[in-house]
Amino acid sequence: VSAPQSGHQRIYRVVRQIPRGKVATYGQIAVLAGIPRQPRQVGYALFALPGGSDVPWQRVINAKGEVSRRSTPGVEGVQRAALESEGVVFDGRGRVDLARYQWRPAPRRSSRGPVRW
DNA sequence: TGCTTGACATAAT
DNA sequence: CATTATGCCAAGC
Repeated sequence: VSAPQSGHQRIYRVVRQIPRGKVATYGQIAVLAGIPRQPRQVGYALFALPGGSDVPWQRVINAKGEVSRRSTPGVEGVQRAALESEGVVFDGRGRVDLARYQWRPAPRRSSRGPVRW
């Protein structure tokens, strides 16, 4: 129904679905965006994000539950502060408990097939 | 048109 | 558990 626009935009759309107080990993975003083997592409897309976009790129972190390292240092602190502002708690090593804060995508009801639950 | 880089993930050591 | 090496695709020049 929606044409697969630029690879970036479909990633942005997924990131925009991340609720406040939750985080998602690049790999997860990649899968949700329909590109399971391109976690790098996700990060690359977010890097290409314009400043005033309404995409909460700050809620996207790596699989370690840690804020990704960027070319320009200092931004990590901003991202972390933003997440804390949303209720996300970082442990002593600057990592997030993914088991608790990893965003759980809304279950899209399969139109067919026995709904197991 | 073709080459290089890239906010990562995963497996192996 | 930490670090290293490889793989994946797309965008930019």
